[in-house]
Amino acid sequence: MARALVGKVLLHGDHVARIVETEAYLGLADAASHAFRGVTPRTGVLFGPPGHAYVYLIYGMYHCLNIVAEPEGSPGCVLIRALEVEGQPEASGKGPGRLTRAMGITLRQNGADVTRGSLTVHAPSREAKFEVAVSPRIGIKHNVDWPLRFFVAGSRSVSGPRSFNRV
DNA sequence: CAATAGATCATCT
DNA sequence: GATGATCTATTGC
Repeated sequence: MARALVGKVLLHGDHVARIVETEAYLGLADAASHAFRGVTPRTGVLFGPPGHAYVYLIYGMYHCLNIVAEPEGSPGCVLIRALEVEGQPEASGKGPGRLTRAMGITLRQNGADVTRGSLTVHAPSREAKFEVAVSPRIGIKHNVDWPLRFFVAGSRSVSGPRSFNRV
């Protein structure tokens, strides 16, 4: 799922951007996942049906956007790490905290259905040609070596290290 | 480029 | 009461 979401288009209100960087979180099997410790009021949507947004506040000032990726009862999800506005690499959301700010995403979109409503994911109108690269995830303290971060190879809108292995 | 500190709050123990 | 899937600014190579 994380691999497939790279290159898709995210829509929220008037904002449109291409997803250029994602990370996978494996739920109960992944100590880095919020769902690792089981169901809580916050992680409830992770255990719900796929295709819904999981938004949370981190460090008291940034929101992070995830898409639930696995069937109901299975809490796998994909963190959206970076977006690129077409033709405006520098106006893009580079990093999970900045992209939610740029798109106007807050706790209000938590649990939103991403196949309908104001926050949606679409296939790109024009199939862009690009290669997807893989690397370990960023900013976590568990399973640091798992290659679950996916991004558009060579994109300047990607956060963090751009060195990679192709996939 | 690397290391560090500070901002700030919903959520969990 | 502690913590964190972040970002920015600043300092020191």
